[in-house]
Amino acid sequence: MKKSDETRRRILDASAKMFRGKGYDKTTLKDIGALAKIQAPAIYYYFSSKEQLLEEVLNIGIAGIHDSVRQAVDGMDPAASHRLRIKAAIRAHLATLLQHSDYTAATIINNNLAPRKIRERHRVRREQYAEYWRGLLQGAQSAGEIGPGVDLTLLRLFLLSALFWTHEWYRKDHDPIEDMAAKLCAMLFDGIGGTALE
Amino acid sequence: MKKSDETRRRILDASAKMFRGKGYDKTTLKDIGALAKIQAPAIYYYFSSKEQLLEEVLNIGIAGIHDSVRQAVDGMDPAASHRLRIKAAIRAHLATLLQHSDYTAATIINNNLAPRKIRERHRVRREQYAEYWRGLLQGAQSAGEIGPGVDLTLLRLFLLSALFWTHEWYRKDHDPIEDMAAKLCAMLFDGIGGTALE
DNA sequence: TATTTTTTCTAACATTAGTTAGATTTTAAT
DNA sequence: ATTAAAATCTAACTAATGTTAGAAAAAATA
Repeated sequence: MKKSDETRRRILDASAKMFRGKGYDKTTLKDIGALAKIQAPAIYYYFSSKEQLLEEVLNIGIAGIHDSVRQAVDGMDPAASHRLRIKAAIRAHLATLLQHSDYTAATIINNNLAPRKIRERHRVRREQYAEYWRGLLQGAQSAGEIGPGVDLTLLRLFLLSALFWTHEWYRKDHDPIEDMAAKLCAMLFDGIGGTALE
Repeated sequence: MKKSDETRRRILDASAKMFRGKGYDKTTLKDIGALAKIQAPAIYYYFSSKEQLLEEVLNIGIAGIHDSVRQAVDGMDPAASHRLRIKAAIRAHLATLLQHSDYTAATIINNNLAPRKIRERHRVRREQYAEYWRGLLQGAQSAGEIGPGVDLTLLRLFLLSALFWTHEWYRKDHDPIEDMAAKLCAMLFDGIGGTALE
């Protein structure tokens, strides 16, 4: 009697993929139906509207990346340096966004353009994710691994911007995620400045 | 006989503002008309389609930020360090994006979702802007102000990502542009690392 | 002022997409 | 196998939007 919660999942997957590819507005329920091998009106057996579909995709997307980052950090040697923790977080963020999750990518693309109500509710979850990063950075600064003069808020905003925007330019033929994370982390902590005076 | 090229401009301004606020798809010609104090069908006296409107807005947007950045850098003391040049470029980029141009902001929001043909043509101009930054960074590295081991491509991608994405989170009550540019530049060149071992 | 050109408007069309209604098929239970 | 419930389909509705046609108004010219 539950066999077809799987259909529900297929519809969500199709929605995520379409929302990611064409955006919410350009995606039609017919598109989603086609991808999910179902007729458009059948979607209403599982969801009450197109908007609800968007909301669920957005929520799954942000939850996915949040979980994945948290899990990566939690799984580390408790003695690991904060720098290593942050690197692990960067890696997990990029891996989820670029390799594993249409949901997360859809979240980024459509957040701006989602109906106001949905965006309001979604913002909470985004802030929870941001808050998690705030904790990471705060910890590193308290431990002296990030300079005391660094504006953590600005750092976090810029860092997350850089991470989120990768989906715009990343192609499979770029560096492996692992290398990108390492390089970004190095640039960030050590700076790009050469030997010249400043 | 040309008095109403001003109307054309008004329509473009309205389009940029709407595209920025609601995105291309959700924006209706009626919306644009209302903002431009004109009836929707009158738009067709100046533009042949909604898509053409988008294309012009996108092009003006990217041209605007490109010009503004180039001008800021060109206007500097020729003896200025590369680091200062880059800081000036960052400042100009942020100022245009966050303060002066609905066009540029519209460009960022809608680039993803624009019809394929428009996006193709628009990509060229985006790449020209990216190319300009490549030159800036290259110059700095050649002069030794950016370390020889730094991956300039990755640096540029991350940096521009951080800069473009600001429009997502920047609010008027944040730091002044000038301060943001200075802090970002400092973090970038000097790194955020504290005194702890690495 | 008369006339022509430019600009803008009203009315209407055609298409499309989200959604609903109700019939039909498939699946599960007795 | 029969029946009840769950799942999916076809047909149709409604509202909205980009666009066109053609009339009216405004501006420019003679």
